[in-house]
This record gives sequence, C-alpha cells and structure tokens, in this order.
Amino acid sequence: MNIIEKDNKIILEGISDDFDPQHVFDCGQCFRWLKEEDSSYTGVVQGRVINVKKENDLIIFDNTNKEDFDNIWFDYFDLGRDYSEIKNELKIMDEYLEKATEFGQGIRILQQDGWEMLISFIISANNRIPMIQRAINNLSERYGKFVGEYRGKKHYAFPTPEELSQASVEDIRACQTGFRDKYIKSVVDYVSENNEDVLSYRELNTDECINELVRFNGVGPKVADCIALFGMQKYDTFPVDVWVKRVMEEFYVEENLSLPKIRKFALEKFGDLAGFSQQYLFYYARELGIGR
DNA sequence: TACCAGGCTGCTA
DNA sequence: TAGCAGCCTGGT
Repeated sequence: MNIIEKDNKIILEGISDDFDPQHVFDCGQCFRWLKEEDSSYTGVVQGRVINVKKENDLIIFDNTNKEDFDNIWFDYFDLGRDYSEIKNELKIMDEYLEKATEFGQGIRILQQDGWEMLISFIISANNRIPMIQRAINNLSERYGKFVGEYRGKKHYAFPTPEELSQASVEDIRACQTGFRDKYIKSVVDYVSENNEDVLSYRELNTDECINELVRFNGVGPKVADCIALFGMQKYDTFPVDVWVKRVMEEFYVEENLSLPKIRKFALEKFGDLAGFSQQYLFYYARELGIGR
C-alpha cells in the first residue's frame, strides 16, 4: 500500500481489492457516515470530519493530512490487517463464504469508539437503520461538540458521557430514541456518576467484556456482541440479528434453532474469524434479501 | 386503517 | 428456564 499526501488529501494506492467505501459503510457496523451525491461518504471520528471515496483503484481521504492518517485513520480503518488473507481463509471453508467474501470484498471492520458503540447499539435495538442514524445525529447535534463544516453541512462529535448527562429522559426521547430513552439515561448516569471507563473493557477477554456490557440496561446478547466486535475489537464474537439468523438458516443450521445455539455453532465453525465471517454473511444476506 | 420490522425487558408459568 | 407481550416509529 502506497500513501500519498496531496492538497489536504491522503491517497492510498494498492488496497482497492480490500477497501470499498460502500461495503465498509453499508455493512451494518456504523451509523454516522453520510453518503454524498458523488457516492463518497462523510463521517465524524475523534473530532475530525473526513470524506472517503474510491476513484478507480485509489482510495481518497479528503479533508485530512499525514499526521492524522498516522495517528487516527490507519487504526480506524484497520489498515494494518491483511483482509485478503482473511478472505482467503474464509473462502476455503465453504462455497457460501466464497460467494459472500466475493460479494462484500471491500468490507473492513472499523475500530470505532466503545462509548459511541454502546449508546448507538442500544438505539439499534428493535429499530431500523435510517431511524438509528437520525437519533444518533440528533444526540450529537444537541449534546456533542461542533467539529466543523464540510460541503456546507455542520458536523458534530458524538457526545461524551459528561455531555450526555446534561440531558433528561425527556430530552433523550426528544432526540427520537423512542422507548430506549430510559436505557440511555440509565447508562449515561451510571457511567458519569461512577467514572466508569467503558473503553477499558477492551483489555478484557471476549467473554469478560460481554459480561460487563450486558450489565447495562438495554444491552442484551446481540447488542453486546455488536459493541464488542465494532467498539472493542473482539473478533471472536458473532452477533446474531434477524438477517444473520436468516442466512445461517439458509446455509448452515436447521430452522428455529435458538439464537444462542446459532451463535455457538458459528463460533465453533469460524473460530477467531467469526466476527469477519458475520460481516460478510450479513452484508450478503441483507443486500440480496436472503431468507425473506 | 391495519400491519410489519426489529431486540430487550419484565412478567408468567 | 422458556415463552411471550409490549415498547416506538415510519413505511407499505
């Protein structure tokens, strides 16, 4: 991979087989990346606004520099990991993963912030992606710091626990979180009153990390798996939502197997690559409507 | 107008 | 321990 800095941009050469913005941002792992008219994506991460697009074989990060690339974007986009090798390992497991990894060849698992993932996936429970995005944007606009303007639009950081603790249950409900308002309030109060360092869960092993997460109101098995995978870099997890259940029933397990049993089957079959396999299978299932 | 999607909580047996 | 109703919102 070659890295070129030019005109407030960072350009990556030689990674396009393993990096497709559409696959990365539409595979269900993130909610704050806005698709622009030119098919590029704009997002807010660690107080920066950045735009990402694919042009021929180049990946172009706009509105950034080499220092931020080294300090933020290299880890955030998981650029130290060889996704070709992961796909090759998955492909030889069976024909379904061969198709799914080809279909979502540009997927990468972002290394996102654990706190933002905790609140975002509580909002995701029993909810649809456009409504999840709207609620998170409302919380950020009302309680997060103003980060800057890009292409005429104002952008805000996801609020810290302290910033969110200013909001009442009614305020949180007003951000269109629905019945999850009380869960968010309870988590925010607990974390800010006890100075709980959610990010430190990353240091725990996967089971311990998930056990800590399910103690929070509004966090059940699926939501905890998502937070662990997308916010704590625990790749030996396998979140089972309706789409994953459908694709697993289509390809691997009998119908009406319980969600914990589907998860156990997947962890045994896919091992340390379970989290990656989940992403390829989820994207494949949802885009093609498998099992509907 | 009625129904559906979607995961967690809390109640019941 | 399993099963199930209810929660909120926008789309069909």
